[in-house]
Order: sequence, then C-alpha cells, then structure tokens
Amino acid sequence: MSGFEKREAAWIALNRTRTRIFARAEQALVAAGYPRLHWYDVLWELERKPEGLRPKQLEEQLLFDQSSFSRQVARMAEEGLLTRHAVSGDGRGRILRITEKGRKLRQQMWEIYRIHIDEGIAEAQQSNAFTAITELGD
Amino acid sequence: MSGFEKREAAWIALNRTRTRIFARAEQALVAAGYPRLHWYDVLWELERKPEGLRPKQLEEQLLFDQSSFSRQVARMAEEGLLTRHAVSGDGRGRILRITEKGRKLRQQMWEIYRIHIDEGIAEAQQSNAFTAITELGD
DNA sequence: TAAATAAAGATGTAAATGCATCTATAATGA
DNA sequence: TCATTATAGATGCATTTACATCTTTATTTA
Repeated sequence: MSGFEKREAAWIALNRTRTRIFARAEQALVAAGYPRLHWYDVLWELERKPEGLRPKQLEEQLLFDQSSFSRQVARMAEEGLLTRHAVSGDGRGRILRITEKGRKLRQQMWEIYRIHIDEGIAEAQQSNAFTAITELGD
Repeated sequence: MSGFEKREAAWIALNRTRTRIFARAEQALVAAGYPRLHWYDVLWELERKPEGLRPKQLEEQLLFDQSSFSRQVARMAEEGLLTRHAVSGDGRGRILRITEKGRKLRQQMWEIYRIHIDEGIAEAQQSNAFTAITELGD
C-alpha cells in the first residue's frame, strides 16, 4: 500500500466514524429538543473564554461561513444564549460572551453528546476502524 | 486519563481533522466550479455499483435526510449526472445509475479531493493529531 | 492629513435544508 | 379477499445557508 493509499484509507475511516457519531448525536439532540452541534461548538468555545471572543475569531476557529455565522449569532442572542458587546478601540467589532442560560444549555447538551462520543469511538475501536490510522507509519 | 477522557480526546482530534480537510476540499471544489462533497459521495457510491442503487440504500449508507436527498437526486438528474429508472417488481421504487457525465465529473473532482486528503492527513500526522487515537488502548 | 484600501460584520436574495405530510404501492392479517 | 398498516419517495412550507454586496470603522499610503 502506497503512502497515499494509506492516507486515503485513513481519511475514509476518519470521515465515516465522524459522520456516524455526528449524525447520531444530532439526532438525539434534536429529539430532546436541543439545538444542533454547531450551536454547541460556539457555546463551548465561549465558555472556555470568559472574556469573550469576536465573531471573526470563532469563524476562523470553527471554519464557519461569515454570513451564516453572523445570522447564527443573531439567533443565539435572541435565544439569550450569548450577548454581543461593543469593542472598546474597534468600532466595527463585537465581543460575544456566553450567558448563564447558554452555559446551562451547553451542559445539558453535553450530557447527550458525550454518550454518543463514548459509544461511537468505542464502536469504531472495536470494529478496527482505526487500524487505517494507526498503520499510517511515520 | 480515564477511558472516557481518552475517547473524548480521540473524538476531538478526529472531528478537527475531518472538519479541516472537508472544509478545504469543498472550498477548492467550489473555487474550481465543481459541486460539493455530498454530490461526490453519491457519485462514488453509484460508480461502485454499476447495477444501480435505490435512494433508500444511499440515504442509509450516507446518513442523508430523506427529503433533502430526494431533491438532491432530482438536481443531479437534471444535471445529467445520474438517471432514475423504475424498479421491476416494486412500483414505489427507483433505481439510480450514474451516467458517463457523472463518472467524468467524479474523476475530475477526485483529482482535487485527493490532494486535500493527502495533505490534510499528512499534516495531522505530523502535528501528532492522531496520538489521541493511537493511545486509546484496547 | 486626505484619499485609497482593508477589515469586521450585516443584509438582500436565491438556493438548499428539514420537518411534516402526502401519494402510491406493497405487505400483513382478520 | 378486503381492510389495515408499512414502506418508498415526493412535495408544501418555513427555516437556514451561502454568495454577493453593503455599511461602518480602521489602516495604509501618497
């Protein structure tokens, strides 16, 4: 197997595992009446930075489209999950901060999300989905 | 590190790597005037099954939403990438088959996609993104 | 410093998505 | 066999996405 073929096999395993876990977790979250994982990701990044983050930073971190994210932020603010503040020293910018409601929601979502991470990774491991990754060599 | 913490770390690495490669590949495909990867995936599955596949099978395989996929298939058929045939013995069903145009497009998309797989997996490897996966234990 | 350029974020609009529901056919079972 | 239930796929409709563009403020440069 060539280097590229190994990397290709690793990609397939990676992508499959990720897609399966992601789909199951989202299904469970929606079934429980919670938002989807791209909202979770924003809440999590904001929770780790109590001083707040600018939309631009989050877009780059999470690889989100700028305009879609602008509206996502507006929706999340409407739901009371985060607040948008003016930035001292840059009149163009905003600082996003998570709210208590946002923290609580993230925690509740995590209780569901974690189950699917745990089960999904264990399942991938048991079915040897990761051998393509461990056999990449160096 | 507990078993769960290890699996959680593996998930984070997995998800990050997948997201990065996926985003870069899609960006490159769109920039080159090609469709996105969920079209690619359908073309690829169909190319591997010359006898054709039913929408239901593809939905399950690729974890697509039924109604969205129904319309995606219609768009792909409009573009001449696949054909929809009646199924003998089941008046409800359809059989999807890739066309020559579909095969050609998949090949062209692959030439771009493969670069990002190769680079992205190599990069992840070099930055030790996979140690969380190799250290999962047994 | 004034003009030109860049950067951050918002918004108009067309297309895509996803839930609920519908239609048509198949399978089940009383 | 006829009525009930299940399955495959399509569609109405409201929401979300993403490209292009716009507005506002900041930075650069002539």
